[in-house]
Amino acid sequence: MAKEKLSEDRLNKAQKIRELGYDPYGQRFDGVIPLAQAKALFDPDNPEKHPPARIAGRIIFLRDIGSLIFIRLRDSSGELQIGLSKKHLGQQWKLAKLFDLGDIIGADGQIGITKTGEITLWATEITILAKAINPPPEKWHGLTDTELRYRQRYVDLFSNPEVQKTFKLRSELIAQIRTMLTEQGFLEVETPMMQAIAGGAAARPFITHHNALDIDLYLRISPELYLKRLLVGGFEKVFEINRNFRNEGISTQHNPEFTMMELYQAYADYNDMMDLTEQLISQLVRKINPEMKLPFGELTIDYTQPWQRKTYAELLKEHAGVDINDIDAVRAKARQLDIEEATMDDTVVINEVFEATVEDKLINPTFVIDYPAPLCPLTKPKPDNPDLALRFELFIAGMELANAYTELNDPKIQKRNFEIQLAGQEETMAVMDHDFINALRYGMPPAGGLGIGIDRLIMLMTNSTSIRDVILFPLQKPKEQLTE
RNA sequence: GGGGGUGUAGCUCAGUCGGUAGAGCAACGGCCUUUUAAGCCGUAGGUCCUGGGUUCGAGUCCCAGCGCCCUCACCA
Repeated sequence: MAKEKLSEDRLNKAQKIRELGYDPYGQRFDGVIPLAQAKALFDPDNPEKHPPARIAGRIIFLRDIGSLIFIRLRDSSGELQIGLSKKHLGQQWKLAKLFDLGDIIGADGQIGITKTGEITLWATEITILAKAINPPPEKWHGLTDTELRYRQRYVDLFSNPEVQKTFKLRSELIAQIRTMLTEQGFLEVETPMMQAIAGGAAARPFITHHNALDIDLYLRISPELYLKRLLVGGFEKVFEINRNFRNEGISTQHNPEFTMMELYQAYADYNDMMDLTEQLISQLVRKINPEMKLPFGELTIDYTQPWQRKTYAELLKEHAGVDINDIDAVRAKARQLDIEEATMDDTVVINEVFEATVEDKLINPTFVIDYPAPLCPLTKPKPDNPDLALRFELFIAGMELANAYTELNDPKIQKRNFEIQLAGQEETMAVMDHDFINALRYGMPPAGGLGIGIDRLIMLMTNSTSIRDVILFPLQKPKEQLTE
């Protein structure tokens, strides 16, 4: 049936509801209890007891068998059936006959059971709270078209309960992270999302414009340089959970805006960050499955502690079969992998080979430690070997999940690293952040810093293989506006 | 940006060799006091993603474009 006709029928019903003296878009409906809670009021040992309840929810099933109507309601807690009978509803029977799938209604009644054994609220009074003009998706399959699911997430959420479940878990896990960090003495802070200089990472930023000041600003690619300013300021333990924006490709692991948790701890180093990371994520996993194993697509990830800690060079040897110090061998391997190595610096070639051969092999949680220093301009070099940086990345299911270092706090080296970076990468951080250097000149305590990609973490915790399934409204290219 | 897939009724999907566009759910009408993805009987519902082309004839074949998904590239 044509879409317009379906809506027209529902609009007509809304009008009939008005004629009966009801507002199809109702008012405050006080004292509602969640459907799961209402359902639990039924006592199987005492089926003759009929506790009263007031409930509300969206109609997901409706069967009209003459002078009896069965309706299944859904809310965020679950589902419950309502039984409506002509005999008991009296005047309101006419209203009941105007209900459609998708409408949001409220009901008062007693919890009982049907002859077939389903717990049911036998309604004595009903009300319409919102008339749905658009018909909902099919009740059995739900909404499966991925494009529609993302563009109209509101429909996806109410028609596919498992989607709600994923986002509830996301919220709970982030709350747990906040609690754990706060309990350990970390202070949650908020630093600028709009920055005059986009620093702290190498990524292309989004540019926006402030009219009154007539200046371009960047959406931040990282909060790092501001959080470190707070270490200078004397906060010893800070963290921020917020959005970063990167103007780059979109994939199952990349959304242009994504949520990052960054924390900094004075007087600590990257070893402390490793312990903290392992502890944080393990606690989340334990709550989901005490066996410490979680499925992820075709994989099963084993989070049993302790997690592997392997050096960058060790892994390169293991998976690429080359010695990091034998640059000829590395370059030969690169050519074998079709990497255009000729114009690249040694370290870049090494990293290309590393990314091509190692990363997707790291399925169970693995800390990769001691990165080549040139890849890490914000990291303190190893005291006994300045070619290596005190940095780790955590890989799970082949995904880069966390990145951490012993923070560089020598302003002179920091400035030099920025200069090298600026010379090599015009495209990224185009301006020296003199104020950050100035902050370091006042003295920043030695510190460990950690970043965890929250969306990717949620992917692992909820067995979602696309980042779009853990972001409520992932970026979609605009289409022509929907009209009535 | 490259490669692969996909787009048909509100939703989920069929559609053979190029020959009148189909089903289920939802809707509408009728019967029914216990339905559990679909009660029974009946009715109605289409920009086959868009624009060209080939053909007597295109949902189907060809070309171009668009959206989405996967993948590669890019990505501290």
